Amino acid sequence: MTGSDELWADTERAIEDVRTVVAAEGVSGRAVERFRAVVFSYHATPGRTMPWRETCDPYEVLVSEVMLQQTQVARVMERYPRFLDAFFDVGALARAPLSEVLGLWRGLGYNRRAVALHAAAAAIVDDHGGRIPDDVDVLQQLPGVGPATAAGVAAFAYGRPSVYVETNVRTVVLHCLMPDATDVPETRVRELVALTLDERDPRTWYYALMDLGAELKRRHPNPSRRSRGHRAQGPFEGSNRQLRGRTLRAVLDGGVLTPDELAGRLSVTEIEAVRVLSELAGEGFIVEEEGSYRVADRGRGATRG
DNA sequence: CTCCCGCTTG
DNA sequence: CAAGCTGGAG
Repeated sequence: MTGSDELWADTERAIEDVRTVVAAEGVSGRAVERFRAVVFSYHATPGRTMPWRETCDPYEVLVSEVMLQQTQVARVMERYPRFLDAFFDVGALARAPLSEVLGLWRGLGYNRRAVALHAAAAAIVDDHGGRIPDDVDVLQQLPGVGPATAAGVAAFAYGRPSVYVETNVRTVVLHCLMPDATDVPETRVRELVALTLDERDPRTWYYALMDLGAELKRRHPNPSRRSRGHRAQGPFEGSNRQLRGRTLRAVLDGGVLTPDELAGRLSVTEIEAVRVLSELAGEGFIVEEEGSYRVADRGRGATRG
């Protein structure tokens, strides 16, 4: 597996130490100090290597952060290099037809992110002179960019001490600093992330935190279930999400598709086919023209104004 | 069944 | 606030 079990045993002991201090005196200065020592010490062990950790280029960081939203590292690893190969900078992405972007996104899931990222690239070119913003509040104005992605770009591309809370970071904080708490509000997690952050090198700090969190989750039940925002998701099989995914693929493969053709290919009623196609059209994936649907690339009467 | 380096909309 | 979004791996 990852690293040796003996080194991990040391880490577990050090974490126990932190929890003991926290139990006695809360998240005190000493608790923070020991917590940081655990994270730094864990980071000294061979960390995970990922292509987006080898670059500080803001565009490349942005792409990685969006791809990594609710999506495993392993799945992103395959598509990230191909995506950057096709769209080497923000201008290239902004200029590219949506069909190409969606094609390279295929299999990543949450296809809305591709539409949003494409729109974000256009906004960066149009409103920010082609430069990815370095301010968290400005970043969050971009489509598909929320608190985590904005903080990630600020920290990983620009070295800003932003408050970056994703699932692995949350895991470490909950596990080490709030061992017995339940129904933890997100504001409290953010407080502790801010309090413990190493402002000298946020990028390295968060990498270490995420690696530790990932390992922690491999060995313990997920502590994120104790946080307030956590919700179990419904089954995927037979869901609307599944139908949307299949529909988009069909349109990408077919070029142009009528509801009737879609109904045949996916074995759904034509009512269902119309419904899902309209839904995707409403979200900017595809456009309707004389009863047929195709990907919302530019030109041919699709876009105006 | 669970989760994944979350965001948007109602 | 809650709900929906993708798809696969464990």
